[in-house]
Amino acid sequence: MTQTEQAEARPRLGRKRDHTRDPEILSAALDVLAETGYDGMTIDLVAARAKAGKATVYRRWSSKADLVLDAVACMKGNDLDLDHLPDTGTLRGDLIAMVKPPSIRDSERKLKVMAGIVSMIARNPELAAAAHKALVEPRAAVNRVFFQRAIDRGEVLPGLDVEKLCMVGPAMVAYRTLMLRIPVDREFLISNIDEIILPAAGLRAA
Amino acid sequence: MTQTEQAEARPRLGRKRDHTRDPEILSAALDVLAETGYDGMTIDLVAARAKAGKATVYRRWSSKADLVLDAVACMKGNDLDLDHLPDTGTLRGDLIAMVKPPSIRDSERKLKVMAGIVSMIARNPELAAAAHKALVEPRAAVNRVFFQRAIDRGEVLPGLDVEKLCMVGPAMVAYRTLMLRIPVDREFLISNIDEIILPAAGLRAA
DNA sequence: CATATCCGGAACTTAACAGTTCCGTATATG
DNA sequence: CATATACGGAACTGTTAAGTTCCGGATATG
Repeated sequence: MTQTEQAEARPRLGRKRDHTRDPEILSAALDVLAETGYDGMTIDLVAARAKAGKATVYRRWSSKADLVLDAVACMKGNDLDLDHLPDTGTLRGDLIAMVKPPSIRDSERKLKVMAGIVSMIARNPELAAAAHKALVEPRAAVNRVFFQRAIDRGEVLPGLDVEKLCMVGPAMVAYRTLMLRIPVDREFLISNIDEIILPAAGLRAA
Repeated sequence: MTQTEQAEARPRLGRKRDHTRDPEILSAALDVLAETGYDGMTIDLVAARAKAGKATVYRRWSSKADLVLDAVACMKGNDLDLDHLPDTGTLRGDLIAMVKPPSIRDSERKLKVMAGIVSMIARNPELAAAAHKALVEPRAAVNRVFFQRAIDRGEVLPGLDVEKLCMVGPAMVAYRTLMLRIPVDREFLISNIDEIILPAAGLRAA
C-alpha cells in the first residue's frame, strides 16, 4: 500500500467538495426566479448573481429543473416556528400579531416565487409538492394553531371549518398580489381579519 | 386614369383580407396557453391546432406577445350579461344561482389561462390590463350587482366593504385551483358562500 | 375564364439558452 | 512547499422556437 496505486496521490479528497456556496446559489436562483419567472431564468444569470461559474452550478444540480426544485424546497420561511408563535389570548390578537412588515415581506417574496412557477406546477408534480410544502403549508399551519387555540379556550364554536378559514387570509393576499397586482399593506390585512375572517368565525371585530 | 397605373389591375382588393379564421386562431391560442403556459406555447402549435399556416398567424399578429395579448383581450366570458343575471330576491339565492357547471367550467378555463400568463403579467403592463379586464373584472362585476341589490332591498347593512366582499369568492377559487391544485366543485362553492361570504355580509347561511 | 390575392404548409434563418468542456488560479492537505 | 482538487470563467455544442420567405393551390372578382 506504499508507492504506486495512487493510494496516497489520488484520494487527496480532504476538502471533499465545497458546499459553502450552495446557499448563495440557491438564494440567487430564488431571486432570479422571482424576478423573471421560470422560463426567463437562465443558469448564467443565476451563476452571475451568485458570483459563481456556470460549471459550479451544474456540478451540484444536474439540470435547471433540479436547481429550481431544490431552491423552492429549501426556501424556509423566516417565521414558521410553530412553538414560538405569539399568544395574545384572543384569536384576533393572534392574527393581528402576524401583521408585521417582516411577515409581509416574506409573504410577498414567496408569492413572487410562486408566480414564477405556477405554470410549471401543472406539469411537474414534484415541483408542485415542493411549492405546497414550502410556500402554502407553513402559512396555513400558523393559522391552524391560532384557530385550535381559539377552539380550546371556547372562544369560537368547535364546529368551524378550520381548514377553510385558514385559507381565507392567504387566498386574499395571493389574489390581491397576483391578480389585482396591488401590494398588500397593514390596513388590507387588518380589514381582512376584521371584516372577513372573524365574522366567518362567528366573532365581531373588536 | 384609364389603362395603366394598375388602377384596375392592382387594387383587386375585393376580398380585403379573410378575417374569418381569426376567432379560431385566437381560440386555439387560448387552448394552448391554458395547456402549456406562455413559454410552452409555440406558434406552430397554435397554427396546427387552428389548421392554419404559421405565416397566416404572422400575417395578423406581429409577434407571439401580440397574439397572446389579443387572445386574452378577446376572451369573452360566456355569462357576463349584467342585465340578465338571475334575480332570486335574496343575496344567498343570487350567489347560489351562479354555482352551475357552465359557470364553473368557464372559471376553470379562465384560471388556467391566468396561470399560463401570471409570470408574464409582472413585466407586461398591457397584458396585465387585458387580463384584469377579461378575467378578473367580469367576475367581480357580477358580485357587485348582487351586493348592490342586497343593499338596495335592505337585506344587508349599507356600510359593507363591497369591493372586498366581491373578491372573496374569486380569491378562494383561484387559491384552491392555482395553489392547492384541487378542482372546485359545487360543494366548495356553496360552503364558501355559506361559511365565509354571508357571515362577512352579516347574514346567516339559511 | 383570366388574374390578383390570400390561403396552408414547408423550408429557411437567426438567436437564445441548456448543458459540456477546458483552462488558469487559489487553496487546503500532507 | 508540492500537489490534487474544486473553483470562476470563457469557449463550445446542440436544440428549440421565433420570425421570414417561398410556393402551389383555391377563390373571388371582373
